[in-house]
Parts: sequence; C-alpha cells; structure tokens
Amino acid sequence: MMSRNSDLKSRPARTPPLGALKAFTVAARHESFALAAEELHVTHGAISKQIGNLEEILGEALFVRRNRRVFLTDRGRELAMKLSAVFQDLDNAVADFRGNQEPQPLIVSCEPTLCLKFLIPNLADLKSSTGLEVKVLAAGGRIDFRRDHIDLAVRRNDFPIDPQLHVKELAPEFMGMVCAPSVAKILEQHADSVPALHTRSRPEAWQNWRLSQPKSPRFASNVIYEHFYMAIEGAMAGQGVGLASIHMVASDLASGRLQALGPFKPDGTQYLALSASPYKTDTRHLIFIDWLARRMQAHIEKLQDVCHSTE
Amino acid sequence: MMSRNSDLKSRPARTPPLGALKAFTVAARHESFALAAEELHVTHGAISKQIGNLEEILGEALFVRRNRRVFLTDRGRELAMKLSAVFQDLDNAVADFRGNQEPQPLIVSCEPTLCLKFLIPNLADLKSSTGLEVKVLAAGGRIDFRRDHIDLAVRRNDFPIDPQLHVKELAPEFMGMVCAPSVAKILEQHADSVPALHTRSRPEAWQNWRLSQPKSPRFASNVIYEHFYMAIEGAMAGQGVGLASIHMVASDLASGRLQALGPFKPDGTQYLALSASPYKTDTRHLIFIDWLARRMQAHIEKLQDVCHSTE
DNA sequence: CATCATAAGTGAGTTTTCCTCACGCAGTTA
DNA sequence: TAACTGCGTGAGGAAAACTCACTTATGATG
Repeated sequence: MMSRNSDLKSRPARTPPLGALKAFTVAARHESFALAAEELHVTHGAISKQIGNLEEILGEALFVRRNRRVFLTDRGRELAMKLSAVFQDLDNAVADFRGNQEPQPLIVSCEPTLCLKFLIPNLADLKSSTGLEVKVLAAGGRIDFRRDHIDLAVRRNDFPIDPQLHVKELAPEFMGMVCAPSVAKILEQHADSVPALHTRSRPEAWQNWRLSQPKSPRFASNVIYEHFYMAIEGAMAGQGVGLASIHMVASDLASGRLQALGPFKPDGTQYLALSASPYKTDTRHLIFIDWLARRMQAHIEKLQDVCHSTE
Repeated sequence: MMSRNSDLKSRPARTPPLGALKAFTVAARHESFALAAEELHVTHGAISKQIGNLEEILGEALFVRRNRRVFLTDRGRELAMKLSAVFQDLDNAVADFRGNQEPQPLIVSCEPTLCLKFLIPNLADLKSSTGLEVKVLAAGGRIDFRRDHIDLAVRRNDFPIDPQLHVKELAPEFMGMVCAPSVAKILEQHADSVPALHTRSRPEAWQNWRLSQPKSPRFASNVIYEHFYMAIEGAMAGQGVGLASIHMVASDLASGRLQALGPFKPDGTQYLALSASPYKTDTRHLIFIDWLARRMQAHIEKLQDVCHSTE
C-alpha cells in the first residue's frame, strides 16, 4: 500500500518524458488522437504510443478507449488541466522572450492589511497616473515568487530576507497611537477607562512601543484582535486605542475617522519591494516601485501635520 | 522529409525542442555544463550540443563562453528565469497528480472593492472557522484562470460567462442607497442639497435604480468617483448619497458609519463562483464556496433589520 | 615556466527514441 | 453488407540524442 509506482523497476519519481506530456495535453484538448496527430504533424500511431507509454509510467489510465473514440478519464482530465496550464506558460515564456508579447499586468504580493487600507484603494490612481495595470495578491508571510507567479512583493524587513532577492527600500515604518475622535475626548480625562487594542499578527507591537515611548499612557485593559485590520476597525468604532502604521491609517486620519494621539515614530523597520529578477529589465517594476515609494513618503511628510495638531 | 523542410521558412514561432529547453534551465541554474550534465545523467557534450542548438533556433547567445567557464548573458538569464518557473510548475503538476504534494493555498480572484470591503477583512474568520488558507487576487474584469493561476473567481453575472467554466451561484446582488448618519438628517429636510455619488466602473447603476425605484428622491447634483471604493468612502465622509451593494457595505452599516436610506433591492444580478475545473475533485473549493455563500446570505438576511429601521 | 587539472567545443560513430507504415479491429454510417 | 472512421500494434527505419575521444583554452601548482 505504499506507492504502486515503485513496482516499476527502481524509478522513484522522475518526471515523465516531456514529449509524452506534450502529446498528452494536445490529445486531451481534442479528446482525439487523430486530431492531436494532425496538430503535431505526426501520425496517430505516434500519439497512441506516447500516451500508452505515459500511462504505463504513471501507472494508470488517462483515456478510456471505447468504440472508435477515446475519452479522458477523470484523472486524465485532472492531469490535462494542470499540464495545459504549464505548457501554455511555456509557450508564453518563449514568445515573451522572443519579444512577441504584450505587457502583462504586474502582480504584486502584499500583506493583507496594507493591501486593504492602502494599495487597493489607490489602484485607480496608479492606473490613471502611470497607466500601469496592477493586480494585487493579498498574502502575508513567506513569499514564493515561483509558485504564486508574483512579479513584486511588498514586505517589511522584520524577518530574514532571502539574499537571492533584489531589494529596494520604499519607506520606513512609522507607528503611532490612534483612536476615534470621541475616544480622544474621553482620554483627556479618564485615560485608564480605555483599553489598548492588540493584534495577534503583531503581538510585540505595544511592548516595543512602550520601550521607546515610556511616557505614553497606560490603558485600562487589553483587547486582542485576530487581524490588524480588525484592530483598526475597532479603533474607528471607539473600542479603544490602537497602535497602527501610518501607511495603513493615512486615509482614515485624513478623513477624520481616526485621530492620532501624539506623534508617529519610526519603529526601525522598513518597507521593501522585493523582486525575483535582479536585473532592471522591466520598466514596469521601476514605475510601480517609484509610485509606491512616493506615496509612502507622502504619508510620512503629512505626518508632521498630524503630530503638531495633537501635541 | 517534405513536411519538415517545407515549413522551415514558414516556421515563425514554434517552440524549441523541449529537451533543449530543459537542458538549458539546468545549465543556467548551475552556470556550468558539466554540473548540468551530471544532474541529467549525460555527458557534458550532450549539454553543449543541446544548448548550441537552442541558441541557433533562438538566434542569439544564451551563454558567454569565456575562460574555462560559461556565463549567462542577460538575455539568457531572462529566459532562464521564465523557464525555470515553468519547469518547476511542471514538476509540481506531475507530483501533484501523483499525490505527493501538500495542499496549496487557494487563490481566489475577486473584483477590488468586494475584495476590500468584504473578502480580505474576513480572511481571518475563514481561516479560523474552516482552517482554509486563502490568498486573494484583486482583479476585476475578464478572468484568465490559466495566466493568473487562479483556483476560483468571484464575479457578478453582469457579463457573458465563458460556458466552459464551472459556475456556482453564491447570492443575489442587493443595491441600496447609503449615506453618513449626519447626511441622513439633512436629507429629511433638504433632499435637494445633497449630491448623488456615481462610480465610473458602474455608470448605469443610478439609472437602473431609478427605473425600479421611481419614488426615490432626486438629488442636487452628481459627483463621479473613479472607483467604487472611493464612492463608499465619499458617502462615509458625508459627501452625498451612494448606491452600494449590501455585500460591500454590510460592515459599515453594522458599525454605523453608514446608514441605509430605505430598503435594499435585488438588481437582478447574482454573485457567482467560477472555477476552471468542472469536477469537484477539490474539497477546498467546496469549503470556500460554502463559507462565502453563507456569509453573503447572512448579509441579505440582516438586511431586513436595516430596512425596517428606516422605513 | 613547465605541468597538471578543469571546463567546454567538436566530429565521428553509436545508441535510443520516436516515428511511419501497413495492417487489424471494432463500431458507425450508408 | 460494404465502406468508413478512429485507434492499437509490430516491424522497420529515420532522426534525435548521446558517447567517445580528442582539442583548445585557461587557471592553478610546484
């Protein structure tokens, strides 16, 4: 009951011959060996043998031969799905290399909250000011450029960065205390009646804040949110005082839904743009990074106003 | 011999031999023919010839031969990037098919505003209630499952759906007028002093609304936002009255940042989950769709409260 | 500086893979 | 029933891929 592939000599799990896989995807697309043969400029016998060979290697049937036709099995269709995507990628890769390809939208990976509070709302601006088409993939933590087909990732350098990657600094992180305007008034009198809002994804945030800002008020209690986004929502709803990144609450501060309690301070980390391709062959990367860096710098400059207004 | 030679000239862009491409990616990874030869269990001569052949087909050098080493050219590196990703995909596809592969996070494509106001904020809940890891790709309009490597797409059926796709209905769309609570008070007296907020991405929204709700008030003027998200922001900031989907403003209504003006009404469109794989081989799809449908249904049920409170 | 080791290019010859051809088979159409 | 269609198969052959042996070029070594 281990693997039934293992009874095929001592061949552990090497990938089947590429030609056979290619032949299979074409045959699967037509559900016909004859048409596949025509497309590949060979005889139907060639296709038949390639696929028979592949089935033997994989140890299971990919087609059901019935009457004078062939039908994909469910498993065969499953494989065909995956493979046809891969071979299409391959054709695109080669065509792209040869230069006959229109530019694809850039895919940018970004942690969910930054995505939510900053990137996506500004996509329309990006499009209109640079003409760049961007798709955003909300995904925190580790990055796998290959698997997720990401062009760029935006991350903070609070974890070790793969030295293979190409790194560009965007802007420093600035953290600060925020709350709803109504809560700010209460705080002036009864500071200890308001809870501090914590986030599970940045558990050490308040602790670090207190280390660098010892004068900041003590709060009544602690409320823990599952997600950074929730904490910001909570703060807006008057649940307490949150500790937030300027880049995530810039628009909420601007609209007055949130109010800053004292100045925002750098926490030592930086936002970075990470790219798998170390060469600046692609201008779109540069355009996007430039736009993003400017935007983030603008947040920080505006910050002066925010701070003065409450100090 | 005729078929081969006859299309030599008319061979504009056929993909190079797969073996040569494979050999190239391995050689590129090592920047060494000898190591590549070892990995592929052939002699270095075989690699040398495969790559020479590939360079001839492509019509440009991929390696610079210098000293007793080979170095990738920039172009060669560019090609190697693309190809190594593809071949890794291929290995994954086969390994996945054979069953030796851990489950990957689901990638869901979704229009930006729904992403923003509903999906991403609820990702943490999804994770904790189903254990499912999901990444969200914010991308409106046409869907290319292949190119974007999407597992599922969430869309409204306001455009023709590719009949090849597997479709599951999630919930009907409900539209309604919303504004900031402060604006609601003003409206009771001076309905015509408040503008209606339009969105460029759904230009016909107000018109359709008026057709089905002839009694709804006329507003002073029209403000057009570039993006649906902006219109909602505008409404929250007291800029006027927006026309919004219940699924996008559910949380803002719940928190009181927005207020409904009269009942929400179905606009005839549905939210759909689209999948490229027509067979329910993947339970994760079902889990996600089930979760999403329940969530959206909950919005609609809650709607009764919202409506009564203002009628 | 001669010598050795290493890495790659090359031409001839060989092995392997893949393809074609011709035919058989079963079901479908006329 | 005969003709046709689409696939499977075995034998033989073409093409692709590989090996081998040798060459070149260049660092490293004593």
